[in-house]
Amino acid sequence: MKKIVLIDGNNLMFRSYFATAYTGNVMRNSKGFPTNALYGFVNMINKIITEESPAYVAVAFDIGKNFRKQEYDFYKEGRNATPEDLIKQMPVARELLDAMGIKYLELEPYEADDIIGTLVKMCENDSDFNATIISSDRDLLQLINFEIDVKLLKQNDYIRYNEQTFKEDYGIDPIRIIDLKALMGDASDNIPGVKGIGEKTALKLLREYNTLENLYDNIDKIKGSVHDKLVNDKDNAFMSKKIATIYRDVPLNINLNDLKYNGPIIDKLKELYSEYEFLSLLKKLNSPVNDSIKYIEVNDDINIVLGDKVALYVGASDEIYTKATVIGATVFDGKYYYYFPKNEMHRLKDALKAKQVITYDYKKNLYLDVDIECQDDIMLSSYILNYNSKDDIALLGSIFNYDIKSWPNLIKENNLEQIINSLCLCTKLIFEINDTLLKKLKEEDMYDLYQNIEMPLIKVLYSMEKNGVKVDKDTLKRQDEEISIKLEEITKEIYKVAGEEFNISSTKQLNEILFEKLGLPHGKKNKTGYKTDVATLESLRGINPIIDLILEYRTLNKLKTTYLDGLQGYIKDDMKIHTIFKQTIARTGRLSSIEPNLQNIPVREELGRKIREAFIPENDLFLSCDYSQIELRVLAHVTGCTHMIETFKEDGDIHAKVAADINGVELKDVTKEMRSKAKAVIFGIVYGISSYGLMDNLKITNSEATYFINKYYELYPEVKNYMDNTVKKAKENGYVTTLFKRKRVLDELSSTNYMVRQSGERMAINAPIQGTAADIIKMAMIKIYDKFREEKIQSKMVLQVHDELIFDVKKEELDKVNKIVKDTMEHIVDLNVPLKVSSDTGDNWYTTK
DNA sequence: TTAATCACG
DNA sequence: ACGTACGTGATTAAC
Repeated sequence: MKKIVLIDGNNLMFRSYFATAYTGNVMRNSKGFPTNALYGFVNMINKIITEESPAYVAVAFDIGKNFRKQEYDFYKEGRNATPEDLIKQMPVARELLDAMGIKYLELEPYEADDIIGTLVKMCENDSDFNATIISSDRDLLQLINFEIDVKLLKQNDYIRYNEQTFKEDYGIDPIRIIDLKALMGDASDNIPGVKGIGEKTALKLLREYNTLENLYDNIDKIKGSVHDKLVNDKDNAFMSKKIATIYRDVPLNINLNDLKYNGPIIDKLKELYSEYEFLSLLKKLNSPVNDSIKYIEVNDDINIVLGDKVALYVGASDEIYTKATVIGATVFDGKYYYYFPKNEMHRLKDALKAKQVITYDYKKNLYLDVDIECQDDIMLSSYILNYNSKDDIALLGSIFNYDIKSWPNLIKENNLEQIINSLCLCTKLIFEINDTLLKKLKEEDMYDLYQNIEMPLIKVLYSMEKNGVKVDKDTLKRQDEEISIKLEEITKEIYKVAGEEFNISSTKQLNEILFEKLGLPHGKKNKTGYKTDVATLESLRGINPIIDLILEYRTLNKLKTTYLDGLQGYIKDDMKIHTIFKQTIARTGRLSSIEPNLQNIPVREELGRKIREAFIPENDLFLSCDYSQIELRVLAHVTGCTHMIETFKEDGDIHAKVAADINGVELKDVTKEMRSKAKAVIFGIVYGISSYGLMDNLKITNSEATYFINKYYELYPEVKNYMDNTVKKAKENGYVTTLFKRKRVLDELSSTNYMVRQSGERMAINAPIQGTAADIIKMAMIKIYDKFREEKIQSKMVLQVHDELIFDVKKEELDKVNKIVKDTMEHIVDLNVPLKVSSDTGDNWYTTK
């Protein structure tokens, strides 16, 4: 078999041009000639050659007029003109390809797609060849067959489709892409398709009727608005199909064997790299050292010698480590790289004994049973330092000019050498930037936060994740059955009221039904049409029975898909769910929870709350302890507001107190409505209020909202003062801090965009409050964890939900646990207001209120 | 990929 | 005149 790679040249040039041009600065050589697209293009081609190692390569280009445009003058209409700077670079791409020893093909009036289609046909007729097509254009997927696959480029990533994976994904044959385009159209090429039919509906139809022709032969079997849409746009559909079909008989007059790749013509390539000033490429060309890192693979015969300070990085089979296995690990001491294959991992412990180990995501290592004590973790230090690299080592690497490949890609490629190389590069990064990060932590006065809060928290979170929380699948299934029945009934009713069947989950289709067909009054618009969210629908209640039905559908469907169905997939063999608590995502310092998110299990509505019945203790009962109004207490503390402090000290009702003050009445005369409005005002303060926001939230007039806010400021001048000062200081410094010195950098504050700046100001007000509360509960968690160990308590902390901790408790330990937890939470810090914790127990999460 | 929606604090 | 509460994650549809 001869492997040929077919590259969509125009596509690559456009991609690399726009990848950098959006900033407004196009890279140029010293003569002012634009080079950004070319530089990206060459890098992409080099990458393709390395990754695919093809024996044959061809690059196809568009050139001159194209026959589709001649036939259909609207084709690709409305596209922005190709930028002058990109047009200039196009011929040079051809020169570069010549120098790289790669053939390119172009022929008027055909497009690159048609040339690739023709080459594919030639491969099909010559059993010696198999081909890989490379582009980001999904149109080319129609060319897939048993020996043709497509590497579909994405941002920093790609998907490889072959005949089988395509069918699995789409449920239709690859060639049916043309029927798909016929129905759904293509906005970027201005192909009309059938108006109102999107990918979802189109695929559903094609899975049933296979081709466009057969679909129209059976048009009478299709009901409702879909039928009408199809009938209305029949001509467009067939025309769209014609346009979308790649032409495979371009008179190329070449032989596949002419496309052999023989490597670059070095002198010619050097000349071009010099002219366009691709210095890094030139350097690589001049010193053809293979840039893979030299490492020592550990086995019986290897004597491991390491310095005192060592970086460790563990490779896992999946980014979600709760479903991953270890592939291997590398260590680097500044001098040597050692690679520990999976079956040699047991040697790590000895090798790293008494060493200062530095990691990236220590919690992942622990979860994967790589039980090596660690001194520093650069995922945490870089998070605290506001590098905003989330939990992505490749992203962190890019900030320090390390070209670390995205891990999911490496896993997909399944090339062990490349994987090891990347592991080595990760340890290099870890080793080389750790000291810099530590120095910065000290300079910015955050070393304490790092050393005494975030680092110790790792083991606490690890223990919670590893322990997991028990979930009863049967309870979920039972509830699922009940809700599914209701859902079906409601669906039928909705169809009846609407007079047709449609996809209720599609806001686009819902728009047509509600605001066109039924002519209901519409509210605000969003980018895709009129809004159909709860607030909008609530205001339409009573006008038409469909509104209540849709609201109920939404509620039930959410419960079913996200929770009842969704959660089941996460229950492991031990009958437990093991979420991952992300320590480096939230910009305020909060934790977040993924796969699944256990911090948003329904609680506010009774029906949803029932889902908590499925969460059951492994021991005897759950204990839930939550901070009562911790953010408001923090607000009282940081503002020094005497009224609020006084109320909290007396354990009074803060919302009622504010209501009484605003309305100028006695506490005993505060009505429910007064209290709830006051509560909204207080929350607004924490969020960095605007009168419009409060108006929207409370459904009151703007002047009422303004009145409330002003009244609040008048009564509590310290709060107003704090807010003004915080924003002022934030603008001076570029950041805000929590009580425990956690910084949030806010570039938004210096934005030239008014809206962005305003938003930045709200973040500046909110972050110290939300963040301080997060710091407090983190400290409490660490102390509770330590006390449990000291006192050999077997009950476990299992969940954290921002201001609440949940424990899976042995009944004989309940009193002791309750006391430790409550005491610790309430006294972990000494503010000028007391912290109050309320607790409850139950035999499942639902009964634990 | 992005937008809309909705679940939580 | 603008366009608006803070922080998250999962699912779905359609670009």
